[in-house]
Amino acid sequence: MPTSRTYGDACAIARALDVVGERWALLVVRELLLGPQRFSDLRRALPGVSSNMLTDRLRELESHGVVRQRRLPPPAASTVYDLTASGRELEPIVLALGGWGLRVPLPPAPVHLSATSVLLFLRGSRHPSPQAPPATYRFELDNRVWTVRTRDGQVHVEAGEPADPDAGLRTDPSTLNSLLDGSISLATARTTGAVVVSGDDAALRRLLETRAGDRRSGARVGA
Amino acid sequence: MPTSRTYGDACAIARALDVVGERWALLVVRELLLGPQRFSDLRRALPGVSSNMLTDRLRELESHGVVRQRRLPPPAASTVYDLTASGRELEPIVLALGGWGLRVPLPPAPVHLSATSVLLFLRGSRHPSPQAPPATYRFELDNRVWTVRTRDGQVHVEAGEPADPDAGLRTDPSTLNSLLDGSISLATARTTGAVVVSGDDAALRRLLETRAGDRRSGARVGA
DNA sequence: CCGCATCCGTTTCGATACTG
DNA sequence: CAGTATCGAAACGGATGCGG
Repeated sequence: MPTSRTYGDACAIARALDVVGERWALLVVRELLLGPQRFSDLRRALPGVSSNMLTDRLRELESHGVVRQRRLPPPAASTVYDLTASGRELEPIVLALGGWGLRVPLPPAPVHLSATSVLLFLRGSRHPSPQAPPATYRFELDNRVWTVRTRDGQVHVEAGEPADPDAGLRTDPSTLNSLLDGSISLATARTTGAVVVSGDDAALRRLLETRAGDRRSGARVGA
Repeated sequence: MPTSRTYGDACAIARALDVVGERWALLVVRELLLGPQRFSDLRRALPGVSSNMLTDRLRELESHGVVRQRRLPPPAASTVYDLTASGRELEPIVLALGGWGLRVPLPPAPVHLSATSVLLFLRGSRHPSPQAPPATYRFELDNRVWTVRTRDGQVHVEAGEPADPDAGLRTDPSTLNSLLDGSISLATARTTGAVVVSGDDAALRRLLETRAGDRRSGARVGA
């Protein structure tokens, strides 16, 4: 049963927390920032959440207009959750929380890392040269496919199959994070089989190995 | 006993929530945004929190370097809590949450409103003319005193007795909120005794009754 | 009063099992 | 795959007590 306790506080900050302050709520929002996900995708991305809790949170966020459940047309025959316009307006807040959280040490093992987290990190940490030619990448992580586009010095990430990728990469979130923070090289990761690469290798290296304005390598993850 | 559960997620967003995601934590931060408060001040500001919970949260925030306990020198002989530098960096996030929370309807009665909440609203919603002469105000709310200064089109609020106030106002947070959102006039509130005013009345009206462009607000009560 | 600590009933959370 | 059902553990909330 979805919880509905309130702070009983008229302050808008408290009212926001009445909606997104419950456990897991903002992490569900994080997972949906790059596109719709299915129930089971969310479970894989948030292994700590139990199924009934995830159900409760989704219902609660839905009832508050943050998340919306959509049933896809017959060929897919599946239901996905995605953010409403209101939910998308939480994005700067969630990302700012991530910026603040960089200073917080990693929790003790076992530690998980979702594809969305690393891709948000990718999007926020890469600053390709504005003169560089646009490129499109196909990323496969946790059995899901993302489209990554670089253009005008910006990186864009969204869920789904790219139309005409220049290069492709299949790996796990943790390895991708290591590539992004420079603790392993693309070449090394290929030889160990941790990543599988296809297409324009140089373009991939431009995306992954350009750590302009990289402050400190290490545990910088997810924002 | 202070709680210490973690999301077990390497993402910086999750790590931030490991620290400030527990119930009441961000509201404690909100209360400290305008200056140090004592344990009992916090209890008055957050009537829903039980004493042991407040103790736990303060200890937890302290151990994570967000809040610091300070013991005041003998004349005061009291201990106060205030934000560390790290804690103060949560301010834009907390205020942004407030901006988002404006759309969330008020919870069912009984609804409380803290002095800090309204003063954050005051600070965020007033935009005095940059040409207007600087003014200093003494606000007394919930038996605490704040200094409010307007200067160069900005409003500054901090805890404590002002040095040389132009005007003073004593009322309760809820009435001040009504003054700020225009649902009652200063004149009316004076006749009912809901506010007590002293000093330069015109300066007070300039501060309270100038609702030009009151958009960005951290703690606006709304509706 | 202030700053807690302790006790205790209630709610929420988390894990596992199970169903359409 | 997308959830329910159930149950023990933990967190929360209220009341009371206790030393400054």
